[in-house]
Amino acid sequence: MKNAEVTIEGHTLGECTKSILPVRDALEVLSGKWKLPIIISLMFGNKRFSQIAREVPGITDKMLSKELRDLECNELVKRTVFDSIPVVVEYSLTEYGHSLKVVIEVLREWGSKHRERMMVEA
Amino acid sequence: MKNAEVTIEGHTLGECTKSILPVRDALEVLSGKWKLPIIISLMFGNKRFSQIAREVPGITDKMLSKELRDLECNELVKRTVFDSIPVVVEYSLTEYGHSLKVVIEVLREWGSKHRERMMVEA
DNA sequence: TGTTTAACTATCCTTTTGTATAGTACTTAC
DNA sequence: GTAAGTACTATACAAAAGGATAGTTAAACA
Repeated sequence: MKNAEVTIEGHTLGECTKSILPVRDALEVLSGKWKLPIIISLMFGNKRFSQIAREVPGITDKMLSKELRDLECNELVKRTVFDSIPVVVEYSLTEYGHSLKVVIEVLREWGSKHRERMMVEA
Repeated sequence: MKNAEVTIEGHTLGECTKSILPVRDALEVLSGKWKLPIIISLMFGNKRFSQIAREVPGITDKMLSKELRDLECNELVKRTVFDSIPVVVEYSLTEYGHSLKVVIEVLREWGSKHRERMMVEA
């Protein structure tokens, strides 16, 4: 299986195209304005719905609840309901979610430099 | 200026929120389905429009031309017109564009592992 | 003469993403 | 009793992203 050719719709793919595919897979899970910010906020510790809402600037309740559901589906986030009164729901990163740490660190560094660059130009 | 407080709309921000901001800056430039794939294809060498179109699976001409313009605006990509007959247009990564190499490598690695994980589950 | 290549632009349409606003059910604090 | 907090869902809508298809200009190839 080692030298099997990667194909899409019957076409053999070049080096370049092949190297794009895994990045596309990553982008699919992390796509959109909110997923990484939510994950970052959970890297600082387990949180409840409204805590996340406060810490991720600009997010609405609707987006937050939708994105949390997506992240749960992809097993990056775990949802735990405590049946205390009133009900408390806690969100936490799974181990798999924590594996995004490197990705986030690299993006943060690039983003910082990018922001600096923009400031200088303006 | 070292200990200046970071604020948004007059609010002082917590640790967590502050650490989200640079990532958001990065996401803004790289957002969408196509920008990173295009950049990757240019990391393999300078290319012309239709070459990129062939190497990035699934992209339409419209998306490609729009995204190239965006990337040019952000100084990640350079557009060079050779006034030969017929006109040839070449796209290349700027030095700044090459600074995304690390980001892409990390995403590619995470994406590969993610794909494997999905395969096993299914 | 018709087809292909190159580098696009234009139009129309659907889907996704995001915003605004309101409402629910229950509880504690003032 | 009224307000505020908790964890949402519901509705309606606007904007952005993406897709499908076709058209342009001009040369080269068969």
